[in-house]
Parts: sequence; structure tokens; C-alpha cells
Amino acid sequence: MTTLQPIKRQTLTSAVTESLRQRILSGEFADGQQLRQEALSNEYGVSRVPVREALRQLEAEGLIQIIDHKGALVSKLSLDDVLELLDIRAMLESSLLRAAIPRQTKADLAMAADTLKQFEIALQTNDIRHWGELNSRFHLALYRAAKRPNTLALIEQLHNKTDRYTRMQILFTQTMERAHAEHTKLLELCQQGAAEEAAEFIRFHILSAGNALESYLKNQGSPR
Amino acid sequence: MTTLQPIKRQTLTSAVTESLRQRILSGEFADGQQLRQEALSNEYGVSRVPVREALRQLEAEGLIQIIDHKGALVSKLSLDDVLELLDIRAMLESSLLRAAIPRQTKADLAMAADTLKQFEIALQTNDIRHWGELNSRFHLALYRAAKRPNTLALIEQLHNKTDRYTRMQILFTQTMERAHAEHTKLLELCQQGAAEEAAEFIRFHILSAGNALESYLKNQGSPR
DNA sequence: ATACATACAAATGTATTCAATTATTACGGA
DNA sequence: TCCGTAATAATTGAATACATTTGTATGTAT
Repeated sequence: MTTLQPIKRQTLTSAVTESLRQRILSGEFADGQQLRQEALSNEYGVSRVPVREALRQLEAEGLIQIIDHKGALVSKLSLDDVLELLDIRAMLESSLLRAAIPRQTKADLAMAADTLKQFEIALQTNDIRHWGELNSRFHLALYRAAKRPNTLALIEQLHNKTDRYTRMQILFTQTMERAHAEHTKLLELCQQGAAEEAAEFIRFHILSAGNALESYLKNQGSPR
Repeated sequence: MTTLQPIKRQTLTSAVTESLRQRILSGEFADGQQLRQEALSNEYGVSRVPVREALRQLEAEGLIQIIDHKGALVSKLSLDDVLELLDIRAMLESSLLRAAIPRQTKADLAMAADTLKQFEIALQTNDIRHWGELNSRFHLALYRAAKRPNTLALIEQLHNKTDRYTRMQILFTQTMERAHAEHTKLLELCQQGAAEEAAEFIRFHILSAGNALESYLKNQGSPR
């Protein structure tokens, strides 16, 4: 007998919420793009009701902005916004990793190592599509042992808001190799149980993404 | 001519959202209490649609939990949850205050001082009702100068999730005077421009609330 | 030609109605 | 009495219908 997966009897609202969240994160919907309720409901073959409820939830998550009687716009973050959010992430993730390392099991580390391998495959085929998801998986694997579900949820929320922009930076500046090297170093520090060094390094890792994004935008002259 | 207030043409959804949020924060709805859609819609004299949308939003804010086909429950946090959230707050608020102090204007400090006065009035009349709101106002006045809207919003969200519990601690342990004394000290440090001391002190201020709550619950024997 | 007002179209907001799921009660058998 | 089961009620989920608001186009006056 196979491990009886719990049948996921999703409601339409949650299904639509997840789908829209993914599509926003993937960049399918651009910054500032308007999401029309009827278009979405037609596309999904549902009424506008679950679509509206999904939009409400995504708004509270900060992924879109709803203006009364006008509609929902995909959130457009300024450079300052992104830098500020990365600052928060640096603080939270550094603290979380420091707490996690003494408690990481071999399984945790194996999980992270496995994700790193998938990274390499994606890197060789230049497959940027799953980069964001893999990135989340890697970091979450390292953090899980800290047993701080609320912090983890908060970090995931922040990830969701910043991923599009950091991915843009990675894509345009072709620094996937560097990011990968940093991930490898990070995993090594975890394996050595070097909590303090790892905490400091991940802080650097996150903030340097912000710096790279900043200098890229400054040079391109298309900052908002 | 009076300062033409923007006419607030609220939608029912946002009106209901705000009202429900307030009622949850005030403790009118207890931990784990179920919120029935029809009861609420009758009470407000609206249909269930705006109520449902409001609930979705509050769920994303973490104030309630929606279980498919079962309904919405007011979030019930364990002691560990509260301590974890206070930990995050300590980190964020300490960092934010450190950034704010060098930029605080006289107006900012006057605003904070004014809120402190209202605290004293509430303290003398033992009026605990507005404690949470005043507390938020005081802290936000101190933080505003940092010009970090995203951090501020995040902190407010965390406040919303923890306020009921810290207020319970204040109420039961009769430590309003102590909290007030700490606030006074905090304002003094800001007025002196002592960023580092203030940052460290607010960290202590927040974490000590957690400690007090913990020892209270441990002694009462009613921790969850 | 421009500015303004009006009429129409499109999108969102809300109420009502119907469908699916869950909780409760009543009943029957061991 | 206890347990399981069928029937029923209560509640939530979703679709449809209607109301309100906003955007656009047309027309008229200056």
C-alpha cells in the first residue's frame, strides 16, 4: 500500500490564490499590470467570487494592491523598497540560521545538498524558470531545524515580495555562478556547524544581492 | 475653510475588515472563537460577500485562520508563538529605532510625548481599553523618522498578532506603571539622541514583556 | 478648436440564489 | 448502553443577477 496522500480537496478560492501567486512570482504578470477580475474568472472557468477572494488574500500578502472601484495592480516596488525588504531578510535569516545550525540533522543537510545539485543542473541548462523555487527550497531546508514557524512564514512572505527583483538581478548580471558558489559555501559552513560564520555569511549573501541590483539599475538608468 | 478631509468612500469590504480587525484586537472575540459569516453579515446589515472577503484578508494578516468548509477561527497563539513573535519584534524595532533616532524631528518627539501624557490619564483611570492603540501610537511616533515604510508595516502586523497577549500580561500582572516608566525612559533616550542605548533598551523592553508573560503563565498553570 | 456636459460602455461592488460540505440528530442493532 | 448509520439541519462555497462607480466617447456651446 502506497502512502495514502491526503486528498487535497481544495476550494476554488485557494486554488486560484495559489495559481495567481505563482504567476505573479514567475513574472508572468508584470509590475503594475492590472488584473481584471472577469478575464481571470473566464480563464479559470470560475465565477468572479473566488477570484475576488483570492485577490484580497494576495493583497494582504503584499503581492498586489487593490484600489477601490479600480481594480488590482501587481505591486511595483521601488529600489528603496527592495533594499529595505532585503535588509529585513538579512536580519531575520541570519538570526534564524544561527539558531538552526546547532539543531540541523543529517536529513536537513542532505535535503539542502540535494537542492544544490538541482541548482547545478538548472545552471548548466541555463534554466532560470525554477530558480526562485529552488532558491526558496534551499534556504528553507537550512532554516527548518530552528523550529521557528512564524519566522519562517515571515521570511517566505518577504521572499515572495523580493524574488522577482533579485531574480532579475541574477538574470541580467549573469551572476548565477556566484550565487551558486555562495550557496555551496553556506552549506559547508552549516556542515561544519559554524553558526556565527554562517549567520554573517548569509547576511552578506542577501545584502550583496541588493548591492548588485542597485548598481545594475543605477548603470542602466532605469530605476524607478 | 476647514481642511477638506478626504471623503472616505469606503467599500463595505474594507469597512467590515477594519471593524473586525479592531474587534479581534480588542479581545471582543476570544481566542479560537468561531466567526460565523451569517451572524456577522446580519450584525452589519450586509450580505455575506463583503464579510467573506474581509475574512480572507484577516487570514492573510494572521489574525484568523480559515479552515475549508468549516469557517474562520480567531487565531490562538501558543506561548512559544508569542515569544517567537516578540523576538522578531525586538530585532526589527530595535533596528528601526536605531535608524530613526538621528532623524527624529521635534514634531516626532512632541507626538510621542503627547501620547505618553494620554497614557498617564489612562493609567490613572485604569482605563485599559485604549492601551493597545496608545502603545502602537507611541512606538510608531518614534519609528516614523526612519522612513522605512515596509519595516513599519511589518511591525504593525506583528503588533496586531501579539497585542492581545502582551495586554493580557500587563493587565494581569499589574505592570502598567513599569511599562509606562520604560516608555518614559525610552523617550528620554530618544531626546538625547542616544541611538545605541535606545535600541538596546527597546529590545529589553519588548523581551521583558515576553518574560513576564511566560512566568505568569507558568505560575498560573494555564499555558497552552 | 477647445472645453464642458451628457450618454454610453466597462469594470468593480454587493445581494441573492443555488450547490456542496460538515455538523447534528434520530434511529436501529448488537 | 454503546456504537454505527441514515436522515436532516446548519454552514460554507460558488454562481448568477443587480447596483454602483469609473472610463470613454459623442455632441454641443463658446
